[in-house]
This record gives sequence, C-alpha cells and structure tokens, in this order.
Amino acid sequence: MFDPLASLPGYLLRRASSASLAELNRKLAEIGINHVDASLLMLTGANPGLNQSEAGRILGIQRANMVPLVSRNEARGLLRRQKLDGRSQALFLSSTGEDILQTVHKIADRHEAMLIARVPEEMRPYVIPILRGLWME
Amino acid sequence: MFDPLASLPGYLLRRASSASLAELNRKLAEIGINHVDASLLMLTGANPGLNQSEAGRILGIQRANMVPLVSRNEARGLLRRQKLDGRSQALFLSSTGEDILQTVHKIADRHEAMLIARVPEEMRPYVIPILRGLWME
DNA sequence: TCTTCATTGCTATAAACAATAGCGTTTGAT
DNA sequence: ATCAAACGCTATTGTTTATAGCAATGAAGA
Repeated sequence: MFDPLASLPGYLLRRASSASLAELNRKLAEIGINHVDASLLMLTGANPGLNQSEAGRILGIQRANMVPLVSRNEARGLLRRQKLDGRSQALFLSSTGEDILQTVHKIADRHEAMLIARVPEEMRPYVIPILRGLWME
Repeated sequence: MFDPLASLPGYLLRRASSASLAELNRKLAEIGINHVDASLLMLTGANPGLNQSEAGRILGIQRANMVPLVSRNEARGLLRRQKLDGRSQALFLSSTGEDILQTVHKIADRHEAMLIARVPEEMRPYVIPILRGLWME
C-alpha cells in the first residue's frame, strides 16, 4: 500500500497538526479547557488589557467567534472584561485565571517538549524557523 | 504586543496548517472539490482497488465519515465502488476521475512548491523529516 | 461643527467536520 | 457450528468556523 501523500509537506503539516492538537486537548481537558481557551489565556497573561478584537486578530479568530470564547472564560471566572471606551473592552486575567495559566504553561511545556522530542536532535534548531516560514498569512 | 505563542512549535504547526489548508482549498475550489476529496483521489489513483476502510485508515478518516465522502465523489462520477466480497468494496477512479486527478496533481504541486518556497533554502531538506517526526500517531 | 466612515462587540444563522453508537451482514478462525 | 471481528451504513451529536447584519461609538476630514 503506497501513500503518495506522505511526501507532501502540506499534507504532513495537516496530519501532524491534527494529531498534536488532539493530544494537547486531551491534556487540557483535565483542567476543563481546550486549546483555544489556552491560547487566549496565554495571550491575555502576556498582554493584560489588550482589547477583544486585538486578541482575535492575533489569534486568527473572528470578532463574532471571540464573543462566546471570552464569555465562557469569563463565566468560568478566568477572565475579566473591562470597558475601555464606549465600544471596546480590555481583557484581564482574574486571579484564578492567573493560577490556571500556570497550569496551562506546565501542560503546554510538557506538550511542546514531547513534540520536539520526536524530531531528530540535529534538526531541532530548524523546527521553529521552518514552521514560521510555512505559516503564511 | 507580545505573542507568547509564536515560539511554540505546536501552535505554529496549527496556524501553518490552517493557513496552508485554506489556501489549498481556495485552489481546489476551482475544480469543485476540497482537500479531503483530493486526498482520496490521490490515494485511490496510487492504489486502485483498495477498499473503503483501508482508505479511511490511511487517511485518518473514520468508517462512518468515509460513506458520504465516497458517495459524493461517486455521484460526481470521479470514483467507482466495486463489490469485493460480501462486505467490503474496492475503490477505483473512473476515467474522468483520472483526468481530474491530473489537475489535482498540478494544483497540489503548485501548492507544495509555494509552501516550500517560504522556507529558507538551506532548511528545505529538513522540512519533510521534521514534519514526519512531529506527526505522531 | 457636521458628516462620513471605520471599528467594536454582539446576535443569529449556516456550513463543514469529526466523533459516537448502533445495526445487519459477512467473513474467518476456532 | 459457533463466535468474534470487520465492513459499510444510518442517525445523531457536538464542535468549530464562516457570513451577514446591527446598534453604538469613535475618529477624521470638510
């Protein structure tokens, strides 16, 4: 059985991404969140007070889809919205959000370490540059 | 604005994958198919007569989800099912399926070339090995 | 100042995809 | 002959993403 797709970077990218994502979500499920929640928490943790659509722009999530995302993390008590001016609002982590973020970082670090470990050592320095290159926007 | 995600291989993988996929689907839309259809056509073209669940196993698609996939490509006249024994069926490309596959290959080649072009030349030999490594199953 | 245009957050909806459970039939091994 | 596994399928659900439109606000130019 010959798999002609196994030598296509685009296809490998997709399969690798979906496998890695599934694995990460299994780990994050232990604290009741998914990878999108995690990315929002990390971004907010690094940039307290950024506004909602900025966050969406950076994360590649549309305004409309940011609403339920922020809402559910606010409802969980992890995130706080604060009116910035009449139309925009800033995002902050709550204190439990800060705590959860520590756990998220632990999980993410473990995940990333597991990922990178699958790459032959001499190629590891190229992983990030290559993925950044492939990520066109 | 600091993006703490930009140095995480797992995150880069996801963003790169989704960007590349969106781009590929834009190109494939011109011939009325998507990337999943394309992968099935390529696989069938390379392995005429493989059966439906084998195909699903290789492509990472579950039996239940193979049904509408094969059905719609059969309805388009690209694919043919042939009873193999009482329970399984073999997949073949029709002659128009073969024709379409040529176009698919052209599009895919163009796409892959565009992808690889974004990687610094000296790193290109590592792209496939790295992605294969990252793709754990 | 007044007017115009872009931005923000939101609702509602649709479309696409993947995952689960279960069914009838068939095959193959014991 | 029996029984477990495999196949294709249906039906359903959940998840995610995309699209369109809206009211309110802010910013910039005439």
